[in-house]
Amino acid sequence: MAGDRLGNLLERLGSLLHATQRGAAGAHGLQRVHLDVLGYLLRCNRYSDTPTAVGEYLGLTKGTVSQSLRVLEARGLLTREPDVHDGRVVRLRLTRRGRGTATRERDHAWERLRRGTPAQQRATLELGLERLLRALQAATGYRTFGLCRSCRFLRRREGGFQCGLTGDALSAPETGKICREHEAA
Amino acid sequence: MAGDRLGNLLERLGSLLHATQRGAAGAHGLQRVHLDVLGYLLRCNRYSDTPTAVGEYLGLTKGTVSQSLRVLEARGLLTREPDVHDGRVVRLRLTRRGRGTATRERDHAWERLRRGTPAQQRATLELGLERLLRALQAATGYRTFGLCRSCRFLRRREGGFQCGLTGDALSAPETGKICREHEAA
DNA sequence: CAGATTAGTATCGACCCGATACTTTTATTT
DNA sequence: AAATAAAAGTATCGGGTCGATACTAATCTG
Repeated sequence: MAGDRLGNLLERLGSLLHATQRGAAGAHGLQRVHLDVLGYLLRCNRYSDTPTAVGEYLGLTKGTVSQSLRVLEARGLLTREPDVHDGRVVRLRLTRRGRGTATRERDHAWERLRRGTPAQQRATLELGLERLLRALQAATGYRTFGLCRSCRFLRRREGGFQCGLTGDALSAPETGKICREHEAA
Repeated sequence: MAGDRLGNLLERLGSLLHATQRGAAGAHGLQRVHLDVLGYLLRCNRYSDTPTAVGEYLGLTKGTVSQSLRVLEARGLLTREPDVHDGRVVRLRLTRRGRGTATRERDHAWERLRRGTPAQQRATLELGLERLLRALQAATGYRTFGLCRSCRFLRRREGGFQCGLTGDALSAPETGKICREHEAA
């Protein structure tokens, strides 16, 4: 009885955020998904700034992503450059304008949420949501897209960090970004 | 620093659920929104089974709702009948088939979530989400769409309940449904 | 070196969604 | 009581999403 309360809450919250985001995007003459893409690029590390990663993160197909990227490029919000090492791969980079709108919208969204949750309750809520998210990701087989910092491949080195998968050196701020290759510790 | 963690979690969870629902709907040859509509009609009371209410609940415009309802009616999942007392309003009713698919999908969705959250943690998570939802609804001015049971208009009567707004008698199970006119106590 | 895999684009069709215009019914005002 | 406003829906159009399919090009595997 009423066992689907969690589901209803999430659905309801989803609809509400959905509508709000649609409004915010519309003010820029953009689509909701476009802001999602910009937000992702703002938070992802250098291994994860490709069309495929965007699609996996947002749950879209390659075709859909390709189309949306074309729009964003046409509006001067990001650039597409072929990767140096792998000719198949495209690297996405936010332009100054793109970074600006992404940052601004992120802050607005965050402000809306901050007003909705007292600080002491927020921590527990975040913990619960994180657990739920991990469990769902495990169940569906999707990538976790966690922060580099929490990855089992991360190694500490003198004066910094290192990715155990690629061998690259990593700066401290970079370990706070989203990585496509992330695997929970 | 990392103050937008809650926002990121919700966004991420949203994308994941979004993709999952899209898959579930696709299996029925339907759109994600269509299942949302069926789910709402399964849970709403008799004051809230109209196109306008659906739109407010899901954050869609009248036009979009009207179109989606046409699809659902054409597939025999619901019926549209003019209201007896007010010639402008249309009453939506799930058909047997509609009720069937709605119930089935609701159970599947719930099952997916249940596997993701241990029972003792679920209660706190639900509480936190509920608070967040109410705060956001208050901030955006949207209707709360709470359960009749928690409404300030509800009155207890000998052998049942009564809605203080319409004066109608209410059965016990009916007080567990969503009401468009709901106002928190 | 021949397949198999991977990253991405192109195109098509169904559909969403907002905007606008419209109809019909009910409320409100004068 | 008549005139006006407001509310509930529908119809239609256009831009855009999204999945499916087909395709190209680059890289990996054997």
